[in-house]
Amino acid sequence: MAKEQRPDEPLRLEKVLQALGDPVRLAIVRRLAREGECSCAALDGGRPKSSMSHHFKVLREAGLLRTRGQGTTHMNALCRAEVEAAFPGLLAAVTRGAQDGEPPAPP
Amino acid sequence: MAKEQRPDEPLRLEKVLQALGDPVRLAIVRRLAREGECSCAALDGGRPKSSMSHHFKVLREAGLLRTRGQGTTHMNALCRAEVEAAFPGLLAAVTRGAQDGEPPAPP
DNA sequence: GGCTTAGTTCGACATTTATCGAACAAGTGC
DNA sequence: GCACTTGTTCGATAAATGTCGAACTAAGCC
Repeated sequence: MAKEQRPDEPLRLEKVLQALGDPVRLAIVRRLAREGECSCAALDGGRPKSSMSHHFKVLREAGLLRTRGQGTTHMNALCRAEVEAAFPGLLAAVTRGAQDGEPPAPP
Repeated sequence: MAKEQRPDEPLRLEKVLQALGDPVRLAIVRRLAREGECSCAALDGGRPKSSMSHHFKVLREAGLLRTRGQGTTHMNALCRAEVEAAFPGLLAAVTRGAQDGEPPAPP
């Protein structure tokens, strides 16, 4: 799989957009944009942990998200400053009107 | 395959981002943002026509692009107004600093 | 009509991606 | 140590996606 996004290497727009182009991940990003920091468990919409972990990994590799261990739980937050510096206005355009809290549950 | 984007139905952000999350398509969009209208042939980076046609289709289905028959050639243009109305600032954020004219040629 | 050009559609193939259960690792508290 | 909680990693499977050649369509021109 793709390598983890290092804090010093530049964000790739193509990676960022591809990461955002999934309904589950888009919901995660929009939720984080509203609420700031969330645990992983708070963001799964009833989905199995392994699926969520995969999506978090993609978001981390794209440089959109940072995960910080806090005891047994892991707190996730958007890399707002980094993304804004690399692609000004992108986060705002993507998270505008993010009212939906939960990712849509598929059949 | 997904249905063609009708002019009256709303753009889906997820579709738009997924369409943009491909290097070839992103290059097309950035090029069109700079140059306005282009024929399909002017946008292929030496790639076969069938591949390009596929990417144009994805962009059309996402509602990003409109193709207009002009004699034997087809002219493509961004749906600037529609995209801007649906997701203000998105096109600007994605096409900022679009100096590269050609999509990157893979090995 | 026949020829050429510009794209599309179809079909096949390879790669990528999403999903999920099971096993594992790290931290907390008893 | 043991149990418990929270995520990650691994492996398998199914679905989506990108690539490309061949056949096809539409428009213009001789």
